[in-house]
Amino acid sequence: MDKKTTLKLNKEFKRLYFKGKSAVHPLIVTYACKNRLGRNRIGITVTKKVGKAVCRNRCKRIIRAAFYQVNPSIEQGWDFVFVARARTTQAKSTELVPVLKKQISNLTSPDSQKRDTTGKRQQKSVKKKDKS
RNA sequence: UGACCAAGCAGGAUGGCAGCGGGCACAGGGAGACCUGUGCAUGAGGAAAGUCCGGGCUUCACAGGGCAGGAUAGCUGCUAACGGCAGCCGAAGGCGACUUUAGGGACAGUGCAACAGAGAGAUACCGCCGGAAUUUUCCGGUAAGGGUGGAAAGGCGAGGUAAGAGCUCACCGGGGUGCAGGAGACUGCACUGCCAUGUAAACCCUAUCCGAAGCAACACCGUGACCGCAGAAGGCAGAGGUGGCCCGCCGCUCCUUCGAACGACUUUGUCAUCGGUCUAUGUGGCUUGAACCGUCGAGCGAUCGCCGGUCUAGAUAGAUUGUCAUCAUAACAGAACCCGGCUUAUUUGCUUGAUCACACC
RNA sequence: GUGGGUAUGGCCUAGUUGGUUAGGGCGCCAGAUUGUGGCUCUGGAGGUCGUGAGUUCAACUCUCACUACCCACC
Repeated sequence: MDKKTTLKLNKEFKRLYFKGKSAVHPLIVTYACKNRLGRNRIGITVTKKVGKAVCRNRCKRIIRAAFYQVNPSIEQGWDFVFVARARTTQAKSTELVPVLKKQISNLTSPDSQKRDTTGKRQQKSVKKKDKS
């Protein structure tokens, strides 16, 4: 993996949690948001709820492997954060590929973006700004 | 054949496709830092875990003294060191192979032992015996019997006695002294003779050991911010350092005296240099080490020595995978400065050596 | 990486120089009171004191190991 294509800072993760759109599946939760770099960046979150260190590492590997299969066939210029869930440990990356494809295509299509910008999410983000 | 005891090993394998980490070589691009591609070999564990001990390494402190505080606890050895390991001693358990064991000191001192019980470290409640009185009772002797309790002036038998008592004796147990053996813990024998319980994982005493903090240490490059402008002598007012505290010691600031004086522009500030403090980011630290493998030798063993060979992860959101097939079915589980232990988690298979029981020869 | 703390009925807690009744409040159940309900009063049930060993005559308390949760510092 390229170092430039990963999200590392807590600030960047928070940006996605507050501003980005989300899609939920029993295996994985995806957040997505546009960036202006012209390439895709990903961040992976695995909490201690999932298991011990071995399980958490396995989750990261599976998600990364699935993303590399999906990456060439999708639109560039997006940030993604993937959150592993308890069942991700038992899954195989081939099971994860169709899930990711569906979620990403839903999130990156322009229709959903319009819907979201007019929704509650924007109000929330405004409130956060006021507080800060 | 079955049961049981001890020690040890293995810790998925093979192939196809796609892919990751750092290293080396080559090629291309670039002023350079570096980037891209190809090839080669290589890339997590027995516990990597818990962080319970010990050490290396680094920095701070290193004129000295005292007081606290912590750790360990049979003996001898091994080790860089240890609270670890080996062998032995004692104690406990097992028919046995063998296993377990925080195992110094309670005549240095202090404390505690609820309830029950007459009495808990000092005692006569009932009982027994003797005497006085002879209705009750009183005085003395007595720890054999009763009851209480975890624990009641060693246990048990015999002699002895008014009744009893280590009062005397045999056996067992404990203490002391002497002799013998052993490197020592200790063991054996002889004599003496029963000396007031338990608790030190209560305070404590004795012996030995311990400076503190940690790779986010620390060093370098260097960004930004702030502070400062020569020195000498004395005073010892203030705040520090000596990483627990105190004494003592050592600087710094401050005050007094002496004395000197501003690089540039300007005019009482700004900038630059130099020095100091803190700090973003990056690089090093980072893997050749009390290393691993093998032969031989010393030792009961832990372990040590000689010789030969090998180089065997070094990441920085953290690399060993995904998937397919076959076999096996397999758990616990992922290095982050590095070693030696301990503890805990863990499945299956195998090997070796012993013990007991049964059967057969 | 280093250091520290907590665990007690369903919930919040007290208790520890070791001593045998583990206490209290809220909640729960039953009864009384009321025409009924609440409030109030009376009574009751409910505890492997986080788990496992050890020291002791005796452990919620002392020691060791483990589990879960929480906190602090760099």
